[in-house]
Amino acid sequence: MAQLPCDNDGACLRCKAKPPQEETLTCGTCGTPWHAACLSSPPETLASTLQWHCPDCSGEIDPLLPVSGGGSDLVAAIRAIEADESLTDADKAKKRQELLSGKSATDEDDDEEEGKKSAGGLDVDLLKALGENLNCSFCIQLPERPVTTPCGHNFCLKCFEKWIGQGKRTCAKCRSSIPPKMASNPRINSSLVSAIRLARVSKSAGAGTGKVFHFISNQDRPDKAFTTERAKKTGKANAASGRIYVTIPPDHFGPIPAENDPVRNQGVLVGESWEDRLECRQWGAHFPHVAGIAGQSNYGAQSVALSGGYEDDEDHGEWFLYTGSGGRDLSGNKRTNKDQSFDQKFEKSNEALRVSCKMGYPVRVVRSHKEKRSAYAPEAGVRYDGVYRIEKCWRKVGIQGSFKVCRYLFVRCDNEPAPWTSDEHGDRPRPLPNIPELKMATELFERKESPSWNFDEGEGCWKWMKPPPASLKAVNVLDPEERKTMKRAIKAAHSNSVNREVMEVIEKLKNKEEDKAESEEVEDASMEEKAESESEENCETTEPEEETPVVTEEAEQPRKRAKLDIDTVVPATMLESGMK
DNA sequence: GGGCCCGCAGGG
DNA sequence: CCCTGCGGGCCC
Repeated sequence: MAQLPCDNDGACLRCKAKPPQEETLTCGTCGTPWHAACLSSPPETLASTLQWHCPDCSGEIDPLLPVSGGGSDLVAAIRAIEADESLTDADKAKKRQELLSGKSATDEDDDEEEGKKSAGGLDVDLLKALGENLNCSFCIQLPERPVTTPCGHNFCLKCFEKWIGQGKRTCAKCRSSIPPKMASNPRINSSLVSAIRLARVSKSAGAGTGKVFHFISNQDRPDKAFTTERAKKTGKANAASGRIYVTIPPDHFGPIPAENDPVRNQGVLVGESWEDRLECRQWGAHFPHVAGIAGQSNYGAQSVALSGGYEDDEDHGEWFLYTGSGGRDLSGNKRTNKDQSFDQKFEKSNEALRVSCKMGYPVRVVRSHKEKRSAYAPEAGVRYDGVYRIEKCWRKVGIQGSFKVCRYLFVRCDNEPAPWTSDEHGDRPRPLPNIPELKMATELFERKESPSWNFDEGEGCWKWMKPPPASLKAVNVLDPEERKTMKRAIKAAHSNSVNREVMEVIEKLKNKEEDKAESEEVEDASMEEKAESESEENCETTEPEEETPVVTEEAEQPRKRAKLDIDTVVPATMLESGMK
């Protein structure tokens, strides 16, 4: 039988009676009153009633651990490294990387050693060194099935063919002419494929940082959110997302660093804002375009959106109280019900937040206070407000009535100044209200103690010291067979002419590849000095059905083109082009 | 200004 | 496959 607290009027939700004061217990955590007689295990001593925690709050959080990281052994091992005082920070980082790459590089005979070496960080710089020169000018990402023009510029095969399909015969980057032979029969630059892959795999082995994630079919999407013909009404109400510009995986925790921002190479900065949730999604700050919590119940939560739409929320800028999702009746077509009509539970995304609380993961926060614009969200649109940690989570009866909601205390923990701390918004410092959970958090702050964050005295800020778990779905991990193909191609590439940048990479990689040679035909790719002009063209979208034979094809399965009829797409950015 | 309906995307 | 979700424009 479920145990229930008292409602707002003090009546026990189980026996319906209003218990006398001596039979009422107040939870030391959430402050909710309970009827002692209706508890399955009431406290036995008077002393224990003083420090009593209700069934909702005292319930042990399951020892949930990230599923892909290898479980508690791995975490224990990492903790051991962190605790080892004989190691410098750099040593620790190195050891963590070794640990993680050793886990992910499973049984790979002679490749194992190399895998660990490349995890050391050298290769991470290689791709970076190549810079944007490698990127496809259309989709601004590393090319998929790259083709290289005689002038030395690289494009995705798909993007290139679309370009050609529009009758263009000049390089989209430098306007040099494209030979008819290449236009009619573009060939994959397989040595470039290899170089990109190897660089990616090296990056992905770098435990948590520098991972690059490519959204499937991303290059087919337009710059902005778009609607299809099937969407009866116009505007973004029924829009699908536009292209994702950043290369973090969807389950990436914490800030979005520059290396995952191939477009601007600056990362997503605190205070950046976007027109709406769809645009915010394109920059990776918060992926769901309706839901407020991005997270997985067995893994953690990556981000939350504050819109001011929940009565129970309190936004104080540096900290805020957040209400979980659910508990509202959204059945039928009425999707705007703001009244709680049943209890929220720690499941799904609410559970994801609880995992992040327990593990101490950083949570990105975006604000978009539409209804009640506040000092903390003064502008229209959606703003990225940096990284918070969840100091505490609990359940309590919501202010609306007798239904329980999940609540979370978020506390700002990065050291970048938030917009509201500037003079412009001059609303800090302000007296903090006297609520128990905040008191606890501020005390922890003052004592510089936190369950899962460390206070960095040197920099004077809180830092999240635990390494993030490996990504759930990194699509950029190669299987052993692919890897061998790649090695062969690299050998072969040795005798072919490729971009100068690519040559450099291969040169460096070559030093590590001492095993047997095995020649292989490589598609031709020519090189020339590179020109500097910029193209403003976008990646036009038409439906290509080509499946050109390719030497080494990416293992990604093209995701079902979910009900998305590209031919009927009408993004604003495309109206000028020759779309039918 | 609120109700309503539409849509996509993601979790499970 | 089903369900849910701190969007968003339009219609009344």
